[in-house]
Amino acid sequence: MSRIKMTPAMTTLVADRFKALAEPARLQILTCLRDGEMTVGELVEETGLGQANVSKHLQSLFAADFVQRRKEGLYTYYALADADVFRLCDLMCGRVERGMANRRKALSTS
Amino acid sequence: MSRIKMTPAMTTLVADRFKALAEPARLQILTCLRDGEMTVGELVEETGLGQANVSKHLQSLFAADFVQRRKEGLYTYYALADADVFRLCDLMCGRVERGMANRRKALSTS
DNA sequence: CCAGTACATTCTTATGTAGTGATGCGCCAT
DNA sequence: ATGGCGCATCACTACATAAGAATGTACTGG
Repeated sequence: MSRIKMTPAMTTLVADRFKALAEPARLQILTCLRDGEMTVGELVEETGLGQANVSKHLQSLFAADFVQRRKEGLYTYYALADADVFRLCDLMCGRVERGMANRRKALSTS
Repeated sequence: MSRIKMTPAMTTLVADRFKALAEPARLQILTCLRDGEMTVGELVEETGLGQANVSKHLQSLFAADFVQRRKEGLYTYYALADADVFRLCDLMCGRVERGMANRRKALSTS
């Protein structure tokens, strides 16, 4: 946003990336992948989501370049593509926590 | 994501914040606000979006704490709440540009 | 070749939401 | 007060998509 022109085409591309992170289920999956690569089945078990559901979410995350995959026999191993997910989620988590702290403060002084 | 526990409640809160950025129209509005505070009417003119539409998007951005507002007579001035929007969008823009560069490279060597 | 397994895809339903026009509400000047 | 203006909200339509069930596809072992 600082040095990059936000052309109309760019806004939709960026919005699509944000959309990939705008779902609790996908954030849950990414959180699991924090500890290393996992198969789809392991993610299904870990998250409690349905298999088809997890698979579709992984396609979204893959299309948005947030995860990479590696096929090995019957299994497909998914892993985080890079460290940007950490940065993005940390920024958002920080905002949420600060927001909650502010609300608590506002309530206590009212 | 590194030091913060991603509880189920947290994932939905974070997802809601990302959702606020997951729309081209809202990114367009935020890009306008980069240069300083603006009234709703100015944003309508600058973005070419409908007035009701801009107003609703501003409510979303305000609910997600990305913008602050200041009423002055008939006008409502909106401004970016903090610099996080820059960081978040820059990260995403960087990813998009790197992705496009990689795709170009992949095509040229194929 | 065949059965079984892991994953992807399709179809359907339900829900959310972007966009638009109409209306409501608060503020200002006359 | 009253008319006009800026903005917010409501009602509505169109479209996207999350979730689950069923099916398809690819690989493996017997």
